[in-house]
Amino acid sequence: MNPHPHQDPAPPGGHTPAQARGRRRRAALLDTAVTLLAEGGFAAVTHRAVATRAGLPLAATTYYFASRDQLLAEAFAQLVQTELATTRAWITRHGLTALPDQIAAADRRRQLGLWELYVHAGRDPVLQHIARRWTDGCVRIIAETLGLPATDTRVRLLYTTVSALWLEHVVEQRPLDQARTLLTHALHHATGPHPPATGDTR
Amino acid sequence: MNPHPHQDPAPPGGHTPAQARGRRRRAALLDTAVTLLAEGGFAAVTHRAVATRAGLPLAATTYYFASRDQLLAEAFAQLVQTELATTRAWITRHGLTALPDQIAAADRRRQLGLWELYVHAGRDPVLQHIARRWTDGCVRIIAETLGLPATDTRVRLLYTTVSALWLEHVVEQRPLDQARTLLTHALHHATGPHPPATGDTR
DNA sequence: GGCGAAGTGGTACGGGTGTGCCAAATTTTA
DNA sequence: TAAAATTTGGCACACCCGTACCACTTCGCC
Repeated sequence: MNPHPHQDPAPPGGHTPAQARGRRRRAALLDTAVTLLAEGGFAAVTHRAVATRAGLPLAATTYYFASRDQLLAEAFAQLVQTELATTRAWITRHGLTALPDQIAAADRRRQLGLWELYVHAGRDPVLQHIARRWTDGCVRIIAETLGLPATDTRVRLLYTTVSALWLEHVVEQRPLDQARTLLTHALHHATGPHPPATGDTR
Repeated sequence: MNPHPHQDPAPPGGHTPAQARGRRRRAALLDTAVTLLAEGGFAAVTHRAVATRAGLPLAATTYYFASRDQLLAEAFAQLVQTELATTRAWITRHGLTALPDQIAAADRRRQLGLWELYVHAGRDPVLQHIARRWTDGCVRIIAETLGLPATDTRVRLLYTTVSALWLEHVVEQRPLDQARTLLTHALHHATGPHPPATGDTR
């Protein structure tokens, strides 16, 4: 049932609430953290801001999360998961060529927050692990769409193009026309008549 | 003489020192800012940290730079410029295929700082302008190396691969082997027998 | 020389931060 | 029901931040 085989087993630290209301509150805090991250970058994700926005007392954040870092890490994980799911859904509905439209339609600030945390993961082993999950997830989506193994060079190559164009658009806000063209070319290369990439069978 | 035609004409705000020592100090502050950025991300670039590290009084930072944002922006510009120059030098010496080696040899934290600011540029129009310069610079290097116009689809496509692999390596620290393979393939596509930029294969 | 501008550096203010503390309220268990 | 565990929320501490202020020194120039 669950399409996500490797979930966080149980993030340590902080209190894992045993009561229903507590679980709801914890989730609300996490959602709020993601929202704030999107709105103002991860500098905006402070205990106070999250608690206030969620309509909860300040101490709630320190109660459910061992530290700000942990809050951020879990928010990142959630963001990765939801974005992956959204993208997968869009692509299975509209195909890979429609990805620019998805990018255009998506909440830019949210993407920005995702990439912010992604880069930040380069300094934090915990976040790094989640960042890898993001990359792997994207690759897997492409692989499944193309019906190729995730290790196929063509898949990996296509992913780099998608990824770079995505980031570039989110950051630099250039017109999407060129991105569309490039993606089409890249797709053609990946699905085209070439059999050259032939896989690392591993 | 100057190989960089579009320099910052004169960053407004802050004092542009008229005396030699002042200019040296300003430059030292900027260098220190870049160093701190590399060491601890841009949250570590504070007035106090920069001043202390540079061996200057706190007020020096506010004297030479109108605000922290301006300091950060100029540090970003400098980082972009030096990294671009380094990369260009490396590639003209060793060729595009050696790029993974350059990436491996480069100061990872410095790259991390660059990408951090790059993503941050998505929220700040001033930085966004510099971010575009970074992308354009990379594309131009590739175009010159390949002897193609910077608008060529193959160039742009190759850039996306390079860029994504670069970021991925810096953030996720995966082994470089696969990146090397991918880059080789991408290069082959770009320089290969195809004339695909306009007319599609055969 | 002297004098105005440029540069210097010590200090202070107001504000926001993460987090620890602890008594009260609430829920679960016995 | 009573007792125990969990959850709550108000508060305060210590710290660091950006920046303004201002007496002081040094420099460029007439």
